[in-house]
Amino acid sequence: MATIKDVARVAGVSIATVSRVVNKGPKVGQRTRDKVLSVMNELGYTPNANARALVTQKSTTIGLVIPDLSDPFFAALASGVDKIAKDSNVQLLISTSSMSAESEKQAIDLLVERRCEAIIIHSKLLAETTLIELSQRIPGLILIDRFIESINDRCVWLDNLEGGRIAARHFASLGHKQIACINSNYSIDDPKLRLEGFRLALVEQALKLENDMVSENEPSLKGGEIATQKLLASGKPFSALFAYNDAMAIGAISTLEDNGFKVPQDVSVIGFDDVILSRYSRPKLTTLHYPIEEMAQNAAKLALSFAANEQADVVRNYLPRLIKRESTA
Amino acid sequence: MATIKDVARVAGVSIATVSRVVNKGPKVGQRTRDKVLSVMNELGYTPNANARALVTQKSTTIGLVIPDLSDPFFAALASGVDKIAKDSNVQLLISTSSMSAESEKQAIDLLVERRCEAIIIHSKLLAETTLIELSQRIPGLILIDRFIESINDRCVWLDNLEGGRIAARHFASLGHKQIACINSNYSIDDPKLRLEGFRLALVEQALKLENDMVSENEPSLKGGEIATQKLLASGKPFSALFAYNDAMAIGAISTLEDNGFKVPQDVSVIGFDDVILSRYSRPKLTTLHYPIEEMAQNAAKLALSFAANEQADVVRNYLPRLIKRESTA
DNA sequence: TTGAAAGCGATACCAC
DNA sequence: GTGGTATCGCTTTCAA
Repeated sequence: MATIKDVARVAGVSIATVSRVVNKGPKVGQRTRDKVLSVMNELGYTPNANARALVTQKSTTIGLVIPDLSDPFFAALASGVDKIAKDSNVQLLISTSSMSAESEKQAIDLLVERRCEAIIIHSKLLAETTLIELSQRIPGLILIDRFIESINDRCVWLDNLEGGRIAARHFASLGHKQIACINSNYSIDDPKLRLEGFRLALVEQALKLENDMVSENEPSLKGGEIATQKLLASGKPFSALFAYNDAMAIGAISTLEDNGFKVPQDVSVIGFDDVILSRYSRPKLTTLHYPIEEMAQNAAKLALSFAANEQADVVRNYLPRLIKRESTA
Repeated sequence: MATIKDVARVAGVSIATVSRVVNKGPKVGQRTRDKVLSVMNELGYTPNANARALVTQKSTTIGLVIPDLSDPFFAALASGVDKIAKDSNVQLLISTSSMSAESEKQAIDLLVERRCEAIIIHSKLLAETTLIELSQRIPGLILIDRFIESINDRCVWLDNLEGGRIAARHFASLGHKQIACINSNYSIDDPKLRLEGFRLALVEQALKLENDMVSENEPSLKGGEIATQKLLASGKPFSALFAYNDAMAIGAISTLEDNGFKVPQDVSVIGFDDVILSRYSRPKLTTLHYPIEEMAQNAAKLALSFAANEQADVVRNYLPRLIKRESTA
């Protein structure tokens, strides 16, 4: 692959001059510029970004750590970061981290080795202390979907508790009395918070969620189906079901209808996240909108500006919003 | 950020030695090794991948060009590449390209600048000549979802024509006579090929697709709805509908049911791609499985081995497979 | 307007 | 075992 030296030699100029025309630097004679340009073209010269990164001390890359690219939620997150990356002319580097703390740490390290100036991290498993320490070492580090008080200025997060509350109030306003919930069985904060908010607001409405009306399982379509089957098997009737996420909600609807319950006539179902699936399901899913793409954009903006030692003025904390579609009545 | 020099100075050894311990090189005394390790840790030293890439002439990165990260189909593609990248200890760089030839070219150039040894490209718009030339310059370049005869060894593709055929035969075997199709209106090969295969196999079964029974629109949920409305508005009855992709198929089902047609009792619908959506829809979608994740994995393996000047023995051409679910009868 | 040369942070070859 | 040093491809003063 042709280097700047090759171009310089063939064009009969110094590498400094070639560098100037590559970087559209000023003060290059029209004739020299044309000559260099034509040689560059002839040789198929492409500047080496690694060499450039080394000398300029900036990699013009933004790194992203997420668990899984194929999950629509994370795909939306990545897409948000990508949009800002494009706008800012930086390359997107993705590091996926299977579900473990070490794996998350390793994914981050890879991005640090590349010297990404900005790094967005979706980490549910890394210890707070590790994250705090990391954020001190790396100015452009931003946490998404996680709130750590002492570094809250480096976080972009959603109020999960309030999400649970909104769901509860919606059911209450619809007059439901017999209420159930299918939750994620992962040991992270989100399921706990959503359930807690749900419970809290139910109490305010003089309603309550019986303990055996909560069924936990994997936060997937299948998990939603199984959790719902268990609920049904318990024999206790319910007319309102709050699901941890859209996938579980759609699994629930599937199981409910297979068992002769109509949604929403017999049972109302609320999902969470408002991923693309919720608009493709039938009935279309009532759910809590998680503005992940917008949040990711802001996280990226924030990361980039922190990296540049600037002040970005973006919203960092978000509230989920109820999207009423067809699965509740 | 601490460099190898800092570590060497503090540890009282040469940078060569530090380099040896970083790279687990042989012949380093236990005492020196421990000393260096502890200093590295103390200083929070992380090797600079850019510098390393410069001297070793290998970036240990794999680049991917796709139009859009948020589309489930491309998310699955990216996920496949990511898996191989992880296995091979290379970083994934993603360049998205909005729908234009220049934009695709630009996305590729960015990856070339980074000196990605392997590059997977999903390009529908770049001219064949450009792609051929590019593949000559870059040994690790692989095309996915595109077939170019003269560089077929660098392509991983699906037989779209056969996909159309399979759909037609399925309808024929079910005894359908009145057949319709909603197709993508993008000017790329895929819609043409799928329709052509569909027509061809229909003819073999002594069936035919009337010209006014083909409705084109955007390959999206909305596009599927609109295309189906137009079909319905024409007044001609049909009992079988072949959709360009799953999103259009689900849009079609939605419109059909809103107009009082039951799926599959009144109308059978076949989708294409078998993206995650198809399992979440109700009725679950009968569709043609597009093994994009596996294809992406093979493309990545192929790209990496071409980059290393080796021979990878992987499947490059795929046939779609009919997945019978609930939307056809 | 152009060129010479000093690095950026690492690797790897050659001595000792 | 360990150290010295040329080198990767480029940017950026400093001179001319």
